[in-house]
Amino acid sequence: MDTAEYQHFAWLARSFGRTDYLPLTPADLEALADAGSYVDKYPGTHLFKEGEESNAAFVIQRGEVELYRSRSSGRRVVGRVRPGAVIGDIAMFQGQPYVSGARAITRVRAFRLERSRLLPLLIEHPVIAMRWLVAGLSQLEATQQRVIRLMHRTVREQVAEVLLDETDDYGEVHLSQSSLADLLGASRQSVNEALASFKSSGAIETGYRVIQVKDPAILEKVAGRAVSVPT
Amino acid sequence: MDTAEYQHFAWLARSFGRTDYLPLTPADLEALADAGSYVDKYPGTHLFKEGEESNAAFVIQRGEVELYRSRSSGRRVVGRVRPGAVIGDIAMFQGQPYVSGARAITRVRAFRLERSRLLPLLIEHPVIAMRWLVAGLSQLEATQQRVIRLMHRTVREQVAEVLLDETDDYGEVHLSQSSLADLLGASRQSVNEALASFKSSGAIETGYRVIQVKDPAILEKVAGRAVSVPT
DNA sequence: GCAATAATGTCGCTAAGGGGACAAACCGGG
DNA sequence: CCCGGTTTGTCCCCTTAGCGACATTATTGC
Repeated sequence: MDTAEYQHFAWLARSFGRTDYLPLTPADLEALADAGSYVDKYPGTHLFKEGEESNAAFVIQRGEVELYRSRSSGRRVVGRVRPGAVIGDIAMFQGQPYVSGARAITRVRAFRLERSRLLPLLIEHPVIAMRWLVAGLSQLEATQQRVIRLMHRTVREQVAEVLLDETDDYGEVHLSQSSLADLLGASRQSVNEALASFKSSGAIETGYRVIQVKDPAILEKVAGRAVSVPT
Repeated sequence: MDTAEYQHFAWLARSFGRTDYLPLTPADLEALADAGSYVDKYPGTHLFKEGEESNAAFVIQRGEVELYRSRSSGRRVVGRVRPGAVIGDIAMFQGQPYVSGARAITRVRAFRLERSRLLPLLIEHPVIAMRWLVAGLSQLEATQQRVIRLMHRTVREQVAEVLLDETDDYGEVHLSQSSLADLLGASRQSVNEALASFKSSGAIETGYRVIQVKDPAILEKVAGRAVSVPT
């Protein structure tokens, strides 16, 4: 049960942290300026901790933030977000505790939207509120699709899928194989086996805590994603 | 891939159709009265069809509605809703086509909220809009938790879980074993095996398209749900 | 540098479960 | 009341993947 629950939070955190989740425009932020203020965080300090009462959402302006979740076996990173990301908002709207913690990696500047001041302001700006909520809705729905896409597939397929999703701008995935396994709910050994097969087919290179994606096309094929085949 | 996609829709439809999803109070409806009107449907007629542009949400007032989804192998029922349920709203908010169709089983009276007239009205009633959207958010989140609770568990556990969730007021689950299997993404054979084991332990009785839950406690134990044990 | 720790790479065993095949029971329409 | 389609109940085979065990490398703290 703990594993499944952890995975849930992991997925939520990962998806909520995606930079493509941008419910707010600069104009919106200006309108909401009264609801919060900028905060600066030094590396290692928390924007919020998991389980804490969710009384604020954050829009990352600069720096990198790590989303983590504690477990019996210590802290586990479940995602990293960059400037532009909005975090903590869905928990805030639901009035639920934060599902994951957020910790600054580099120096971080973020705009902190206070729940108590934000909600009244959103009442005055219903359009923003609705766009925000609908964005959250779509985000959750997309996450759900992702989860269901991973269900009932071989570990090999799942690994290919996740590798494609987690690749950064430099074609690298910065996750240990056991983190990868945790994320999928698979065993480390099976993940390793899948990676070995990808490595031998030249799709990736493996290193210590790093995987370099050399040929995404191969992974896409394995993951069963629509490949545009020239006919 | 078709299977996974179908499963996704099935889960969405099931959760959205739940009667405990009641974002609107009678007072809200009164306020939104201008956005729609009552419609009466004869058995067999559609409130909306799947894939159709979602330009209205419905609040069921009387009668019973069946949510279904077509597939290569014909139509498949994914849920039934009773008076009080709100259907079609989340697709409407997202501006996506309906994920499932809704067909009247008995004579149905429903309040049809027109998207084009509803949205402006919601802008005037931001409190209602926000409650509605947050309800949708929570609903989706609950569905997601449910799906993730089912991941990486034995078919036996999954079946127990689903049986508990789908039991109606009379302690019966009106689903064929293959529907159950589809819902879980398991094979019909494995589901049947699980049911057989429950039957032999006296937890359930099986019939034609019907399963009677005799002893929920046994199922809860198998599903790994917290059982209140007297100490 | 040099442990101590963490991460990767492999092997073999075993259980869970998908899928084919087929019999038996059930139901609804003519 | 009977027939065709659907649903349930069982077998068996074979692949997938979890798990334990262990060797090998990489990293980090001292």
